[in-house]
This record gives sequence, C-alpha cells and structure tokens, in this order.
Amino acid sequence: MPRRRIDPADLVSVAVRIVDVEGPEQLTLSNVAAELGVRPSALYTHVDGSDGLRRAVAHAARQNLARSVQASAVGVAGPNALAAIAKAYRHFAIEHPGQYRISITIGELEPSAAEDSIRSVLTAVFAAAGLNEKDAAASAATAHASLHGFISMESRGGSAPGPAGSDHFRHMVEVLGRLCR
Amino acid sequence: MPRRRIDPADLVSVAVRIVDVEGPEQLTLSNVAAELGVRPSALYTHVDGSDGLRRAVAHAARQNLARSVQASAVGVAGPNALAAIAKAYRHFAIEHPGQYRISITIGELEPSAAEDSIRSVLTAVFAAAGLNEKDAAASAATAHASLHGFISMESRGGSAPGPAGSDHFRHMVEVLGRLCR
DNA sequence: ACCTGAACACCGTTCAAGT
DNA sequence: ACCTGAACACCGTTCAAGT
Repeated sequence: MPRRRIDPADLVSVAVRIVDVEGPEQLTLSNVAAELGVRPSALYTHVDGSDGLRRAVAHAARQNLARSVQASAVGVAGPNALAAIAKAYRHFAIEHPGQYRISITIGELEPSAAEDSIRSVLTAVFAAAGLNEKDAAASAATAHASLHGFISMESRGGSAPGPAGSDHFRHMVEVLGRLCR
Repeated sequence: MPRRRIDPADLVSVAVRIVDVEGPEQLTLSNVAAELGVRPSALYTHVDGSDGLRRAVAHAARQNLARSVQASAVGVAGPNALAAIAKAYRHFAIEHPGQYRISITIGELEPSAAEDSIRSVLTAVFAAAGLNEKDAAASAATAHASLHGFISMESRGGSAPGPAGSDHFRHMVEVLGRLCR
C-alpha cells in the first residue's frame, strides 16, 4: 500500500480553494484531507490542528491581498494612487470572498507582516504627497481603517448594496484623497 | 421529574454572557443548555440550531452597540458628536469584545435594523450640520466604515496597540469631524 | 406546547503501529 | 520522518416518547 505524501504547498492551495469555493465554514481538516487523499490525522504533521489550518489559510490570504494592493499602486501617486488601491482592495474581496472573510476573521498571533505591508504602501503614498512621517502614518491608518471597514461590511452584506453602495465608496475614496494635502 | 422550562430571554442572556466571558468559540448549544439546566435538543424549540443561536446573539449584540452609540449622541452636535459616537463605539468593543466580535462576524439575513440605526444617528449628525440628504448619507457611510474598520482591526489585534493606536484613532475622528462642513 | 432520551453523523485529536 | 488505523471525546441534529 503506497502511502500518499503531502506537499505542504498543495495543502495550503487546496485549503484556500475550499475557502473561496465552498466558504470558510467548509474549511475542515476532514475536507482538506479527503481532497488530498490522506487521513485527517496526517495533517497534524504539517499544521497545528484545526486552528493552525485556519491560521495558515488566513496568512496566505493576507499575503495575496497585500500583493494585489501593492501591485495596484506602482506608477501612480496621490489621490489616483488611493483610488487604485481602493479598487484593488475591493476587487480582491469580491473575487476571493472566502479568503477575504477568513483574513479578517482569524486573529493573527505575530503582528501580520502582510497587514503591515498594506499600511506601508499607504504610508508611502502619503509621504510621497509631502506629509511628514507622523502625519503619513496617521493618514495611512485612517485610510486602512476606512477601506477595511467599508469592504468588510460590504463583504458581509451589511452595507447598502449596488449603486448606492458604490456611490458611497467613491465618496469615501474622495475623502481619503483629500488627506494627501 | 419536574421539567425545567426555558425562558427565551434567559437563553439569549446566558448566550451573550458566554460570548463575552468565554469567547465566541465557546458559544455552543451544549454550553448554553448546560447552563440552563436542560438538554441541547430542548433549545431547538427556541432557536434554529447552532446557526440560529449565533444569529440571535449577534442580533442582540448589534442592538446593544446601537443603543450605546445612540445614547452617546444625545445633546451633542457636529465634530463633538462624532467624537462622542467614536468613543462610545470603541468603548463598547473593549468592554464587550465577544459581543462585538460576533456582531461583525455573523452575516445578517434581513438588513440589520441595528446597523441602520447607527447609520441613522451619523446621518442625523451630518444633516444637522447643514449637509444635504445625499451628502449626509455618504458622509455617514464613510464615518461608519471608518469607525467599524478601525475598531474591528483593533479588536482583532491587527492595529498598532497602545498610545500610537490612540493617536491614530484621534486623527481619524478629527478627519471625520471635517466632513461636517 | 415543550422537554427528555436515545440514536446517528461528523469532526477533532491522540497515539501506537507500520513504512 | 511521515502516514495509517483505531479509539475517544464532543457537538449538532432528528425524532419518538413522555408530560
């Protein structure tokens, strides 16, 4: 009986797919193991139980979001950069609802490098616009909170849907753009 | 053998207590039933299973938050009102971490009246400051998203802790205050 | 109308045994 | 070093039976 070996990268990729396609509730050791063709207990070699699996997926999701945000901001500055970042952020949440949901649901143990990365991008935008270090950091915190707040409510179905929601989103992004000066 | 009767209000109150004291993960039908002195299956008469229990608690938590926010805004106007609302919002999340966490985690089926209530309070503040209906609604959406975003990240341990975090919070509230004109 | 008690499915977790 | 297989605890859910 040849034993199936687990590729750690495969494990996370399968878990991420489950989260996005079937939702975070379906992310179980059993489901991941079944899809990998192994027994649930075999996963304990690679992740620290059910919570560890969730943390691993949340970590991967935050990295993916951070990459999208960072990529969206290359070659743009000021209010335009904020608009691009906002669009990429929102787009990620819509395209990968499961990843986004789990990324904001699961608490991080060590301060997330991915979340710092998003704040760094925002800080760089404000700094490039002429704000001093302290103001840039404060404005970045405000922008990050606003984006996260709006998009997470929308992702949960809590904000006004459709055209009204998009109007409000544009208004918010415009307000954030004003922080550049 | 006298059967214990369940007081529905008791059920929710016990569930809310569990969430705040032991955390949302400990909110199970078994735990609630044990504390009420009944069998888990008895709860199915009052809530629609495990998900129904969570929805009921999330609903109660949103009402409690909305009440605190509303109470904080009586007798104040403009930027002062926003500051009072922001303080009450943040205070609730700190005092009732479990309630706050579950209120932002569990999706609502019917658009939440409690969430609308918070937005209504914010809209009223901006309207009283002289903004027209549309701008007031948009500003309220921005303010709501910002508060929710900042405080939910803080509640998860995602934002800068301590003094730096509070500086950033004050900056954000100040920015929101500017929307009054 | 409302709760008990038994029954079943499912998941998480541990660990000795195999390779 | 890594996976299997058995074992156990625990939770959710259903339903017939009692009151």
